[in-house]
Amino acid sequence: MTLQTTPTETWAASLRSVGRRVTKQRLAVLAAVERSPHSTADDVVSAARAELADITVQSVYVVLSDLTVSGLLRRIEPPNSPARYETRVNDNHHHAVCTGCGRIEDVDCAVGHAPCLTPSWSPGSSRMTIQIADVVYQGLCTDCREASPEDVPAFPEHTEKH
Amino acid sequence: MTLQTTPTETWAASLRSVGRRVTKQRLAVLAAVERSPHSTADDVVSAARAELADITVQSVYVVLSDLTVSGLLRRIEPPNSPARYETRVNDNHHHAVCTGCGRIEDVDCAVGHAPCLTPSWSPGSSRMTIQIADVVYQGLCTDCREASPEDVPAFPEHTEKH
DNA sequence: GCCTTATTATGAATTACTCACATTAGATGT
DNA sequence: ACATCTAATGTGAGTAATTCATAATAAGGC
Repeated sequence: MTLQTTPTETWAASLRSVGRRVTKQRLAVLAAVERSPHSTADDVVSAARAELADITVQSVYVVLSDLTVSGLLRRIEPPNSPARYETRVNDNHHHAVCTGCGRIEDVDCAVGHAPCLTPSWSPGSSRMTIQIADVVYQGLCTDCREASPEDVPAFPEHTEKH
Repeated sequence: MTLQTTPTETWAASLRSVGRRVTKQRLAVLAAVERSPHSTADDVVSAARAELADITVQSVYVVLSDLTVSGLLRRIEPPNSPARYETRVNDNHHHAVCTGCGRIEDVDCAVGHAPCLTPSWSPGSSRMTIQIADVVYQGLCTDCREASPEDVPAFPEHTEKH
């Protein structure tokens, strides 16, 4: 027995800090998501079952949802894909989805300040108090770009503004 | 009979311009989405049936999907909601979703230039050729803010950067 | 160890959407 | 106006992702 803090102990502490009990199901889910970020619920079921053979699909859904609400996981909903989860929660980073193969990459920030939280409203819109700005980029990753037969330039209307 | 261009005639012209036949189903769907932007497929079914009683759910799905591909409609996928559609397609505007009531407002542009297309990549990410950047804001609309018992400030980590 | 209740398992149900195939109806040419 | 071609829609079934109600189990405080 070592006195070092293991990853499992760290997750256990995180669970307690948000007022949740430490269960092997939650630890297995957290470990699975940490090992492969941007996992789907299905991915998590497979990965978690490697260390906890009889965890159920429904439990994984419940755990993922609960951990998202308590702030230990972040849920992202990419286009044309089931929801995905990641353990990187304390920075407001964004995501880029490859339209060719569906792979997802992390993006730190588009600009160095807070444009996302100070939107310019369209006419007729009432103003909201903005708390989160999620940016989803879509494009081609290097692999798919090489494999694609034609050149696919950025859409004109997107290069003018933004 | 007037010689003025009616909304229907305008939609008919748009359909022809993208190489699509003009059908009453497509016109009903376009009119429905134009009348209530950010409609779900279900909303469109209800609205379209007011003028075309026996249009099927499946046809609405097919029409929405086809018109999205041909560029007459834009599809948005807000969190915790089925896909929604709008006719405002030729500007790259974004959306704000109220976490209280789910209402959606249009947002013109966060900043005046193109930060969305020049992301700063996280370490370990490979670079993609970005073509689209969709921004989804989440917050509280004025109605929900008044109704909410406690003050809900913006998250600290989101005010620092972005 | 016991007790409380948070958590997980069980099984069914639902929502949002897609698919294969048959039928109908725009658009084009005569 | 009519025939023809095939895009477009209707029909009916099927699926993926997720949620729900309720019963069984197991953390954590005493």
